[in-house]
This record gives sequence, C-alpha cells and structure tokens, in this order.
Amino acid sequence: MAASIRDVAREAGVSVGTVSNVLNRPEIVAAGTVARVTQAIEQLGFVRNDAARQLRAGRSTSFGLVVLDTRNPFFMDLAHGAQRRAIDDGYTVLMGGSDDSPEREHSILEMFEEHRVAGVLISPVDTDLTQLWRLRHAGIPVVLVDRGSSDRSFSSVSVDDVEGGRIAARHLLELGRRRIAFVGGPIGIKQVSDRLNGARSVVAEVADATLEVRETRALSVLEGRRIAEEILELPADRRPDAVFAANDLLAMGVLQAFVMTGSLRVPEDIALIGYDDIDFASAAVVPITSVRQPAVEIGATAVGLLLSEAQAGADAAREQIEFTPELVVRASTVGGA
Amino acid sequence: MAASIRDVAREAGVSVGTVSNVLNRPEIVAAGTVARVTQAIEQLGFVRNDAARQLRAGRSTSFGLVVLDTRNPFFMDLAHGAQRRAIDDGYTVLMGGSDDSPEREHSILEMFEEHRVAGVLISPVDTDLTQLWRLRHAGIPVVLVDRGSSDRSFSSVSVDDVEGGRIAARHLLELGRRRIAFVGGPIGIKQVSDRLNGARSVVAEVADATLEVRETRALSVLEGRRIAEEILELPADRRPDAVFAANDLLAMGVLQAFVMTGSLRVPEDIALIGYDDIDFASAAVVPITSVRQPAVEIGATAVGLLLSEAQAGADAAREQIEFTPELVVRASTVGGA
DNA sequence: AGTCGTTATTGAAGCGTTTCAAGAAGGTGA
DNA sequence: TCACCTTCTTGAAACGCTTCAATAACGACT
Repeated sequence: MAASIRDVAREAGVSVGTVSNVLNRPEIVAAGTVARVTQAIEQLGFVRNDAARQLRAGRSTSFGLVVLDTRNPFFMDLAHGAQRRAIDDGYTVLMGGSDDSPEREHSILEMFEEHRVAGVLISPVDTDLTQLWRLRHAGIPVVLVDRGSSDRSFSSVSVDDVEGGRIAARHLLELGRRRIAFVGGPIGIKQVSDRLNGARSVVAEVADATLEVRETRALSVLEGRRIAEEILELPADRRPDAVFAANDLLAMGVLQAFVMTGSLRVPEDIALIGYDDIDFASAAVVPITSVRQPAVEIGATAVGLLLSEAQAGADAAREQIEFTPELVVRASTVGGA
Repeated sequence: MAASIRDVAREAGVSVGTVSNVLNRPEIVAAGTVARVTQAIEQLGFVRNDAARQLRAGRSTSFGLVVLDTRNPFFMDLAHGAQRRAIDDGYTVLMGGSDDSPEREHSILEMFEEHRVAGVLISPVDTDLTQLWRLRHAGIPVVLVDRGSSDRSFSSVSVDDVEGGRIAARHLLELGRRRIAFVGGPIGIKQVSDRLNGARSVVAEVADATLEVRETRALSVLEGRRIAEEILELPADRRPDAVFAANDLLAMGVLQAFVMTGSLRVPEDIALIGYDDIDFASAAVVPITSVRQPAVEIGATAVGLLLSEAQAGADAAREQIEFTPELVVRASTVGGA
C-alpha cells in the first residue's frame, strides 16, 4: 500500500542505497541527486517505515517509563521532565501505568522488552526486581525513579523518602499534635513504607506521641475519602489530631471528606499534611501543607542517567542521585498561613 | 545479542516455522513439540522482536493519541478511557502532547505515521487538517476527540461546546451577573471558540449584559493567574462580576490569584465557572462550578470508532458522536452550595 | 599514458518475523 | 498392499530498511 524506499528509488532513477543515504546522510550525496530523490519522496508521499528501521538497527529509539499511576499529576510532571530531556537527544518516551498492580507492571515491561526499548525508567510496585535484572541482562539499561536502589545495584533518581517522612511528622509534632494517623498504601510500595518509617522514627522520640497506620488500597483521592470517613466515625476521644497522607491525592480525598461533612475543621480539629506538592495541593479548599519533590527534575535527571548508561554499555557505573525533600507549609496545618 | 526465533528453533530441534506456530497458534502444534519449544524459549530467555513482527505484519498494533496538554487531568482521563478500551482489543496507546503548538502536533503525527499506527485519535490544535487527510489517505483511520468535525468528513467524539458555553453563560446570567469576562485561548482552538460563541449568543439576548474576552496563550493554571492579575488591576467600576474560564485549569489559576491577594471574594464579588469538571475542581479553595464532560467515556468511545473504522477499511462510514455537557454547580458561583 | 585520489553511486546481504505451499509421517479402509 | 486422509512440520520467500564492500567516473599529477 504505502510507498517504500524501493518505489522512491525507481521513481527517482537511483538505487535504494542512494535513497537511504539521502534520508540519513544527505551531505554525502550529490546535490542534484538529493533534489531528484526529495522530489520523488514528495511525489509518492513516502514515509519511512519505523519497524524496518528498528529491525535493522537492532534497537528502538525510545525509552519506556513505568509509573504507578498515570493520573497522578506528580507522575505526569515526572513524565514531562523525562520527555523533554529525551527529545533533546532524539529519543521518544513510551509511558505505561501499573496502577499499583504487579501483573500490569509485568506486562508493560514485557511490552517494552518486545519493543527493544533503549532503556527503562521505572517506579516499581513489585518488590521483586528480578524482571529488571532480566532486562539489564538483555542489555537494556534500567533506572529507578522516585525510589532508591537499596543495594545500589541499579541507578536511581529519588528523593529521600525517609527524611521526607521525618520532615512531615516533625512538623506535625512541632505544632503540638500528638495523635497522628498515617494514611497510605499499599505498604508494599517502597515510597510509602519509607515515608511511614521516617515518621515513625520521629514520633518514637516524643514520649506521648502515637502513630496509627491506616493502610489504603491505592494512592488515590477515592481511597483518601474512604479512610477519612472511617476516621469520622471514631468517637472524638479516639480520633487523631493530625493526618499524614502518603501523597497529595490521598490528602485531597481526606480533606474533601472532612470538609463535605463539615464535622471536622482543618486544621483546628485535625491537621493535614500531604506529599509531592502537586500543583493542585495549593489550590485545595484548605491549601494543603506538603512535602515537595522536584518531579520534572527527577524525570529529566533519570533520562540523563539512562543516556549515559546506554552509552557506556553493560559495565556502566551505577549512580544513585538523591534529592532532598522540602516542606511547604500551608493552611492545612497552620491556620493562619 | 538477544536470542532470536532461529536460536530457539535450533535449541528445540525444530524449524523456525514451528516456533512461530507455537507462539501464535499453539493449537495446531503437537503437544510434545509445544513443550519442547516452550522450554527452549524459557531456557534462552527469548523475547519476540516487535519490530520484526510489525514489519512483517505491515502495521502496528497501537493507536496514536495526540492531546493538547498531557498535564491536563481532563486529557489524562480521556487517555485512560482510551487505553482501557484499546487493551481489551489487544491494542496499545501511544500518547503525545502538542502543547498547543502546531509544529509539535505535526511532528508527533509524523512519528505516528512512521510507526504505522493502526489509527490516530487527535484533539487538533492546527486548524489546517490536511495532514489528517494525508493520514487517512495512507490508510490510517483518524478520529477527532473532544472536537466535532464541522463538515462531517471525519469521525469524531465530542461534547457540544457551543451548548456548553451557553450553559455556563446562562447560569451566570441567571444569578444576576451582567459583566462577564471570558478567559481562554488561544482562540484558534475550536473548543475555545465554540465555548466563547455559545456564551456570546446567550449574553446577546440580555439587554444589559456584556461579554469581555481576555485571550490566554495557553489553557494552563499559570495563564489563569496572569489574567486574574490583570483583572485585579482594573478599577472597581470596570471590573467584571463573573468569569467564565475555558477550562478548569484556567479557572483554578484565576481562583488562586483572587484568593491569594484576598481583595476579591468568590463568588460574592466575582463569580467563577470553569469547564471540564476535572476531579480537582471540586477540591479547590472555593469548589469550582464547572461544565462537565465525560472524559473517560469520550476516550473509550473514540477508540471504539477507531476499531470499527479500522475494520471497515477506507470506505467506512464517518460517525459523529456528541455528548451533552452538564452543569455542575458549586460554591464558586452559588455561595451556599 | 598510466597511476592515484576523490567523490558518487550501486546492489546485495541481513535484521527477526510470519505465512504458505509442499512434504513427511502415521493411520484407516478396501 | 495401496491409496487416501489427517495431522505435523518444514524451509523459503517476503516485509522495508541500513550498511558496506565494490565499482564507476573523473580529474590531477607524474
């Protein structure tokens, strides 16, 4: 159906090799020939066949990105950063969302592998990283994003989540809160457990402070709302005076439930802190205090690592880059702010 | 480097044709052979090469989706709907964001064409649709999303934006507002101009009502903030008493600016209505009244059209599906709500 | 006139699949 | 025993591109 390079060659009266050269290294082809070929291309509406190029080249010119949730603005920002950096180097980014499901993550990675992507960026759900080892073994560089590599076996770009958890909890404690509820899950996700552990360590240092964990099934607005409703049903004396949500989506859900019922005031009755500092957090009913992560920068940096690892080959040095999270105080914890 | 089907064949002691059959139609291969081949595949860690498959097949098994802004939750929801529907039929969705730039849109489409995608979903920036005609001519079905095809030459899934504009303006007028500012742009984008025209038609019917247009460079939070600051600088007697933002992102920006400075109360001094009804609109400082579009459903329906058009071939009937927008009233227009 | 360089072009090989006509092997009925 | 199915398996031919060694053409230099 579509015109091939051979059709163009015939039309222009040259060989296929020459057409290919016009396409890829026009400077080595005589000007007149370039013109003739270009015209033939125009005439026939020829468009390169990417599959054939890739087959020949052996590998694709795109990176694969697997995120936990494609609808979370934090990951969208991260993807945006990755894409921008990739385009600069002539690469393309394919994105897939694992939706917190290891099976889905697995099948996305499989797809990427079949596609022979030039590298994979992933924020893994699955704690079992053997599939990632497989990929690397197959010559595909892998970089973890938004998550460190505990044993330093993979390159990674992350934010110190334990410290982030500490920052959040410390902030709440400094405000005099003592009954803190941690809302987040699945706990299996490293980011979540790190943030929890950070908070736990700080709470443990204060004699009369307690930390209660309420695990969610996902990091979504809906789950936040669900947990908030649970909290609302508690008798006043067993109710927490602060909520630390593992991400802003959860925090927004929690906030919505509190505000909608109108029975609990934020922050007077209950303080609320989120995580990620997505754009929407500042625009919430009660602007949400959050722990900021530089999403765009993380994405861009990760692609940078991928590029250098792809360059260096299998024996490339692994590099762990860690950003420091930053507290952004807003009205959901400090009324007047 | 990676094992090919030929390596598997050698390892299992069969021909390449048989391996291919095991992969694609295992039911026609003897059980013992299947086992032997499967084992060899396992052993060698063989993974199909997608490029080769596609080359052979002639076309890819993915759809391309071009949206105006990958960071707009509305489009993310749309993409989500599209993806879900596509996966059910064994397809994959590639997404690109044109960021309101015709050049970028052009290059994304080019990429899709080189990729020989099975179809294209697009919410075009460019008013010139010749590239889309080209695609169709090349045998690639095209479906417009979130935007009708005025001359019915393309299939489309959209929401009646003119009616949406009317709904929004009518709501503001019914609340007694008379000096309405329309915030949106670039006006070249069909969705924007339709919404504006809808609003205009309704405003024209009320003698003492006026509609002032403030064009933005993009449909983003930042641009909303910028315009709101312009409005804040106006003397009180020339200030609008209502803002109709062309989408929720703009509306949120506008709201942020008003609230931050604290000089204008929403809705008392100035009412605000957005468009799209993204999840975050309801969680805003002042929950934002909006015109709802069924994003997920639009995406899913569009992929459905694509599938049937791909099935039917070049002479497929074009189908225009139009959803009706729906007003969602919140506190940004009706104080007590 | 012959040799060498430079510049431009050629054509075949091969990337890893799928498909398909053709063949092999084994079973059944006359 | 032979012919004829049925069931499996085979191997070669594409698919459209890039690469690369080989050639051609043409001056320039000796």
